[in-house]
Amino acid sequence: MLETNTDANEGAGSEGSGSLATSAYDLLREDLLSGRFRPGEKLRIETLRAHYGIGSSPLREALSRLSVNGLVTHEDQRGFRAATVSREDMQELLRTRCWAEEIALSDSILHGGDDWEEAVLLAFHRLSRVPRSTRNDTYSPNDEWEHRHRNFHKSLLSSCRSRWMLQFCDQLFEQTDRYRHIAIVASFPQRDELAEHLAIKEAAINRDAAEAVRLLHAHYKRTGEIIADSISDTV
Amino acid sequence: MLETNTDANEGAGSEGSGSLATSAYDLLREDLLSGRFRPGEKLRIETLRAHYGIGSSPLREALSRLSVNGLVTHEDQRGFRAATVSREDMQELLRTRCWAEEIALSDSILHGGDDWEEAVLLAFHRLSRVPRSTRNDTYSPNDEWEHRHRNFHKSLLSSCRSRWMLQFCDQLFEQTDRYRHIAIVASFPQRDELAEHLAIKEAAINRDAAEAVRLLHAHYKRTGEIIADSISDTV
DNA sequence: AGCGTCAGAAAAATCGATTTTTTACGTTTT
DNA sequence: AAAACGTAAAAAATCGATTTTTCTGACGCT
Repeated sequence: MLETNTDANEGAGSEGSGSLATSAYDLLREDLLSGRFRPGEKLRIETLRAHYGIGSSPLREALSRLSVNGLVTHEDQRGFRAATVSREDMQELLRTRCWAEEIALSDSILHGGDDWEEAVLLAFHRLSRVPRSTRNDTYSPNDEWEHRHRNFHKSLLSSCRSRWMLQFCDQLFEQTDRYRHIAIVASFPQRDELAEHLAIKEAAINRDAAEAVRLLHAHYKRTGEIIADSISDTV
Repeated sequence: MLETNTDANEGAGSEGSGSLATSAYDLLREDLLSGRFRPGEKLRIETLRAHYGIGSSPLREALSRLSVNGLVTHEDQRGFRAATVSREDMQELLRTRCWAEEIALSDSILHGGDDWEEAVLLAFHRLSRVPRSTRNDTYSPNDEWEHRHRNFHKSLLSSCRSRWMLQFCDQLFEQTDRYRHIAIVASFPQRDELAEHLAIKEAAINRDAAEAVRLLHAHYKRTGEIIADSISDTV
């Protein structure tokens, strides 16, 4: 069969993955994270099949993986849905993130070498070079910023000696990202996020774990509040 | 089609789940946890299909889920394998578990009510009523003990206010369980595990978080050492 | 001997049709 | 009118065949 990706898709990333199941996973993940599905929305196989031009088997595999991640829910014989959102859930997520990243960041600061310092520095620099929004008047998400933002946070934790913990933090980051994209569209952020990131970077590189954790918690709590506020309005 | 589960399977649990994919998931999980697949062993779809009498689609869905869990690895176009083991990995697992359960247990002790206390008490009682091994001379795993053991540990954490963290702890428990079953077959445990569990229970119910965490860490470290020792021998 | 190539076999991945289960809705019964 | 039932349509789940990719080992070349 010809590789006809029927219609308009593939925004930024090069999704030329090894298997259709993985492509489907990437595409769905992207669409879920950026809030293109309504929370709780039914994900009908037939609809998705038509939309992505991918057969039902790879689609179901992708959805199965996503349901373990928590971006999708699944009930036997009742199909898949986009994960729901709630203020409660957001609070729980925030709490968990503070716990998990406190550990990961402390351990990373304690065990990171010069290469780690340099990676953090670099990731911060790159983040500082792109604007949060592609416009000045309205908020219009900048994919490149999103990507570098994630990388910056990852770099901070990257020397933590537990792949399990890193994976967990990544999962929580992803969830928060989803909330951000769903909720924040309306409220154009007035924060000086760059300054916050800068302060965290400095503390990390100075090996001041306590301060770095304090700043990170504050950073997350601020994000959490903004999101929590806009949830009742938007959703 | 008739519900012909072709051949010998279904050890203890009633695997009459909603979908074949879920049944496959349960069966595979069980077999992976109890070490019936060699670490790193190739999981060929055709072989599994013949063995479980379940078609390839639900099997692949199950394997996809398991690969996110970490019980199975997957590489595009190269199929699935049982997760590998290594002493390093075990150390990392142990470290992560201590971190995660310290948080979860502290929070659970802080926020658990009377019902939680009672649940812990009950879970401990039930655990104490079944032997670790079904024999006295050789070590022969007792499914009922395994089940109650897991439940006891779950009950300790159950009042933690983060489903994410609870799920994470459960995942780590599962991984450790896998190691235990793979590695421990040879070394018949001489430990007084019941006493350790008793001490943990007491500290938890007395709301002494610091002591409970200390005991839990010691408990895990002891397990970890035993497993780490037998890994080079067995695997 | 070592290295690359290539055909055939084996395995993974995917598709499209079929089966099973749920849902929606209209009818009958109490 | 509310509950219970039955039926048709819709969706989920599964199967088995087909396609695509990888693996294996023999062969020829340097």
